[in-house]
Amino acid sequence: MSPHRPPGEPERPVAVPALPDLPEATVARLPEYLRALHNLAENGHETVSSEWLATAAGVNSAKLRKDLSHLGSYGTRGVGYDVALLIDQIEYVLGLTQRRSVALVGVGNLGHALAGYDGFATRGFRIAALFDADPVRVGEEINGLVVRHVDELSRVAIEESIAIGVIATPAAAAQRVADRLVAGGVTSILNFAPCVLTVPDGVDVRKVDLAVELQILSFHEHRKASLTALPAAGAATLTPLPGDLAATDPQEAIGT
Amino acid sequence: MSPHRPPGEPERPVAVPALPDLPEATVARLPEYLRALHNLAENGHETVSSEWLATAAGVNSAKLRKDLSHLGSYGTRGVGYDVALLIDQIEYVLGLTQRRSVALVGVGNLGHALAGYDGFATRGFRIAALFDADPVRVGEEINGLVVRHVDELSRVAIEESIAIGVIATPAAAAQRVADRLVAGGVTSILNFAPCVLTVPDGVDVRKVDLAVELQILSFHEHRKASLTALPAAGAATLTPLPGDLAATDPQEAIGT
DNA sequence: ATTTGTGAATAAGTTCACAGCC
DNA sequence: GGCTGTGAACTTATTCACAAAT
Repeated sequence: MSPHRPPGEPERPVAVPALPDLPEATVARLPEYLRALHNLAENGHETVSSEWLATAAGVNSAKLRKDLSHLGSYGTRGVGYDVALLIDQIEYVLGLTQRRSVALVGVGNLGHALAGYDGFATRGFRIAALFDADPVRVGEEINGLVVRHVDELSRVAIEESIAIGVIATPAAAAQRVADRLVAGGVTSILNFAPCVLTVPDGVDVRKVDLAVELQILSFHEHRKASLTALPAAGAATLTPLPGDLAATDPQEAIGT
Repeated sequence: MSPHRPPGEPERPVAVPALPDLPEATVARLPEYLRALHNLAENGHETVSSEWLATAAGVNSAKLRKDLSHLGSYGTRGVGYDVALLIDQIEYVLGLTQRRSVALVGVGNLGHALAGYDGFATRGFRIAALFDADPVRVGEEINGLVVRHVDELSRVAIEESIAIGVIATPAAAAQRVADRLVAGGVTSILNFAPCVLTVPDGVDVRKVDLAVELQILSFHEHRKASLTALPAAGAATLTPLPGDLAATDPQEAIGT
């Protein structure tokens, strides 16, 4: 949309808004497209069709085209998309042209793993500081970073201009940590603690809860089981749901 | 809507299906409600209003009521919901009345952390087996479980009737692992590897990609920054987007 | 001949607002 | 008076299907 100005309206000097405000669903898929594009680029592809890219990203091509159309028009009809150009474009929109600093709070089981996860570094982020409340952990060095006490969080967040805070503490501590991040000027939080955070307007929180993911899968397992149990049609004379907690297949059976 | 048969068609003896097929969006929120309910129960609450529970789960009350209405009618007008009853109901629907066995594949950085994560155990799951392809890791004991070689995966999955497979391997290995899980009868997969998996119909895959979460947050950071930079109205005479890669606020600035 | 970009149609999800029950 | 359950209104997201472009 910028370098290749659309030939239709060439004179208009009115600018495109700095960032088209994309549908959330689209934003959530762009990183996946980006990953697929990087794979293609590594394999030497210079262009790619919506069909191909869609398959690589696990969506259908109509959705992909609609998503990309929100960014502007970077494809060539009859040919496809220029891989390198599209990478630049998506990285720009996602704000990845700047490496953002991340503070990781809670260096327990999960936090330790996150601190060592190289996927962050390779995809545009820099873990800039580690924190923990446990004095035993403070001072420990992980991946070249020394764990600091969480009391320093707000101050350091400002000093290091932290863009994103990652909370990997127990649920009980998470809200206090969030408050300190906010006090330190952080406006984006990724929360691994199984609890709801309250934050001021303008602060974005995303939550990842590993047990929740399993529970969602569990639902589908349960459903698949109940479907294969009732062979097909009528499914009559069944009024399940607890109190009786009827189980409907061998794997499911508990007390039938 | 299940026990209270709709007054329109009262005679039909056709039974309600064992599991109401809930909207996906609802399914994804039930675990959150469940967590909030357990908190309430621990604090001695016996009933709860939709308003309260909604707040605790971080949604609005209309959404909560609509979600719960899909399960049936377990509230009492003028009073609220019976906490214990609702817990039972949600756990039943999610299939958590049965403890499901999980196989975790890939005992590296992240896998190690997952193997030690007690949130799985406390929320209805049992890690039943660990696998890795690296001979050095095979045999290692983690949390009372010995790491087995991934070649044994299919066989063990059948023997232990694994319900859910968790993939925490590098991307390059993930598809092969998925194939083995499927061969072992596993129909639900949680994928932490940054890649798209191809699986047969009837197999559910959920993906968690930590870098993707950060990238989504990055987009919102970028947007917030560009908004505060353009004070308000016209925003004219700005033609950003790359090649010039114009940055629009101090934090964003790279070369302006 | 292909393949994008997009209006129009459909589906899914959310919110409103209030009737109905306690 | 208070609170649930739910149609109806609205918003967001997905899919279809084809005109426009190369």
